[in-house]
Amino acid sequence: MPTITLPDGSKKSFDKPVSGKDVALSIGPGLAKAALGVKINGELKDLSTVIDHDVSLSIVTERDRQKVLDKDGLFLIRHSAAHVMAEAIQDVIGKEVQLAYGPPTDTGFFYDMFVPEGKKISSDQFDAINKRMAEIIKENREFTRYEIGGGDGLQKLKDEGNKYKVDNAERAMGLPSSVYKGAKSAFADDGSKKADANAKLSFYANGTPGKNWEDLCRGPHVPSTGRIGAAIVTSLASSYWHGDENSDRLIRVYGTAFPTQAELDEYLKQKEEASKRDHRVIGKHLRLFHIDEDVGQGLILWTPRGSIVRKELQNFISAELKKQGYTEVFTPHIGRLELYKTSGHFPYYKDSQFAPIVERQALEELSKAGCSCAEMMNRVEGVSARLAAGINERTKAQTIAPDRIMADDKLVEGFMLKPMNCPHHAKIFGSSPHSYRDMPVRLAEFGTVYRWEQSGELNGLTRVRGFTQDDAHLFCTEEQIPGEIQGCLSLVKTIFNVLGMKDYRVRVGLRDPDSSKYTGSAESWDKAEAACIAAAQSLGVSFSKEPGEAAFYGPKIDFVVKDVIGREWQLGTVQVDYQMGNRFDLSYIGPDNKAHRPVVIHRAPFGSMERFCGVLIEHFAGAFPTWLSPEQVRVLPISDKTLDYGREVERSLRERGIRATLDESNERVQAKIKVAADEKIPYMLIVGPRDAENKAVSVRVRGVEKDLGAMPLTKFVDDIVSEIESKSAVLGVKP
RNA sequence: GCCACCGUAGCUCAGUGGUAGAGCACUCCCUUGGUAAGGGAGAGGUCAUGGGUUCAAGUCCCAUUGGUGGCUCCA
Repeated sequence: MPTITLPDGSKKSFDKPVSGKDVALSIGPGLAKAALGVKINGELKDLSTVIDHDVSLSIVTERDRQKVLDKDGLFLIRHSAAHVMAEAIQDVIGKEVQLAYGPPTDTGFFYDMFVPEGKKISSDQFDAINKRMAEIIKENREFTRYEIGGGDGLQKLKDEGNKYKVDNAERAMGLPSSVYKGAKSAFADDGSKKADANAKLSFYANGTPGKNWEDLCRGPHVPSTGRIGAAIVTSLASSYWHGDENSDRLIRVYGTAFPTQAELDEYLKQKEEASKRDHRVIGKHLRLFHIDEDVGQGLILWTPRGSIVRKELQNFISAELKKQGYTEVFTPHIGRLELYKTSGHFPYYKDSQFAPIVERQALEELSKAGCSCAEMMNRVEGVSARLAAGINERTKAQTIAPDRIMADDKLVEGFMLKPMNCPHHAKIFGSSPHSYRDMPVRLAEFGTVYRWEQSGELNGLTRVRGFTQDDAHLFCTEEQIPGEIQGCLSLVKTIFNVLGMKDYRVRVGLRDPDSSKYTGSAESWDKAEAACIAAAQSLGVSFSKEPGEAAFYGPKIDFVVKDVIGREWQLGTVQVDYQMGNRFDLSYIGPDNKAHRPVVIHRAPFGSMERFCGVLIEHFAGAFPTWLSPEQVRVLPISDKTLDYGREVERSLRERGIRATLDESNERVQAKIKVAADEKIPYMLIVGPRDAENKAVSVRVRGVEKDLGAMPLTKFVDDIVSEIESKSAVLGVKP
């Protein structure tokens, strides 16, 4: 006889097994009506689940008491909507479409499916699919669960001929897949599952089994299709079965669902808002940057306007760094391959670097010597003499004639575009002796680095192949680590605050205790990790510890910032490095008059100027605060008759360092206002004969429908100068 | 890198095998107008690039290149 413990601690006893629905009813009819499912001992289940023993239970509804959408409720709705979408697609496209895998996601759900030759899913069919989904939801059919055990379930799926479902079932039963031979698995093999060829498989019908559409599914689902509320298909993408590119190509159909149409509409509106903020669109519209295919993918050309934003931001960060005792350095964009062999970047990370730059003469000599491409590759990379000699590692067969084997010292020398600034900075540190009294040495550089990102990953300013890091390396003693990490975090705090990015969090990447891939002593690690955690705590924002996320050379802190519409962006990191001192044989003289290894902290808290500017463009939707605006003031004469006064105003502003321009176009002031508003200029100064007479300006502030009235030009100038100096994030002129 | 879709004027986009289009921007003319687009005229194109099919290609096919959305990756 089950006794059920509810979330508030109260208990209810029943004299016979009860369903979740019964429990909800026993609490209240309203709750029973709102119930979508239950959570039994923390596990999400169907509302119809029968309970015959003592459990703790909570009823899952669409919303919590504060009317906020409930995470579990949404999960049930979206998981169920995936089934409805799958049925709709099979109705619209055809039963030949084979379903593979359809889970809910953070923003909706998707269903991966195999579309056979001759059939096609395209966005043209979205209307038809949405219509069919709406019908199924309206029919309010019950989600009916049934189970088949003893291997019959698996046989049923085999008979139906959908290998993806057979694979899912075999995995659910803990059996090795008889159909999937790939190396990688998208499904977690938790290892705890015992293989059981007779295990029960569960199926869900969108209605009556045997009569309506059904699918192998672990569940759980909402009680009936009507409880989904509103669901649509949103987009198409492709994916691979088990994420394995050697495996079948599947079509991933994305959709989303909400309890009500109003919430779905709101979601769509938000998405539209987000796409309006797209930095690539705004960047083009406001002429901030340009990417040119002749220059190359992922390489940013900063136009004059965008350069101002970037430069202002850089000046701001730079000024804060000086306050913290950083010293600025400049280093070249390339370095010898030897350097990167020392640092370990080459050839270990060669897949994400631009190919080496080899002298023309050296190439010619190799070419004349009849060196094959493969040999050149080996020599450039300085691989072992054995490999250079062309011995196939597996077969031990000689692939290059012995007389063409070159000794290691003849390997080709070359240069590389720097993928990181640290090797250069390490060399600067190493170029002069250091006493513990000089430590820490903080070398900062807005250093441009180049990485070979995969072409499919490139995206506007946020994922590029050449970018400028707000980089610095802090060479310090072990004792100095906590203080230096604190300093990095306080810098981040200052800058985020000024930009109005109050909502951010940090992730502390710790080592995985089981692994031996890390360098440095356990004792050092403990200290450094403690320092990272303490620093994160003192920051006063939410942080998470992520074991196993550390770099092999030390723990790290990542910054994730939320913009005004709630999207998260990963920016920069702070990483403790015990390895670099060894690689570059760096040292300082301690109080004991002996040489010690410095620890290095890599820090690029904003990641790159490119990405950070991209995030800021979206954060501000192009409407930058005055201090960052490419154009701070536009002067709009009413007509040509006040052009001269307009010029005078423009000059007065420029003399005080304000970025001002004059609209000399032969247009009515209405048109000039429209254009300036489109370009998100913070201030418009409308000047006509009345203003000219009084040496005044009529001020119009971005985002405000009416002007603030006329004020003396000198007052406006003083006000805006102080606004710019204080970097105030809020626009407005004091009355 | 892989898959799907896409590339037409500076920008946003129409154009389903038969003479290359619109709006905005640009140039010139008229207009001198006090708060979110006054009026007119003009100029602007190797329809991403290269092949192919066809009497005929912006349109169909192939390759290349770039973009978008995903997948995979991100020291």
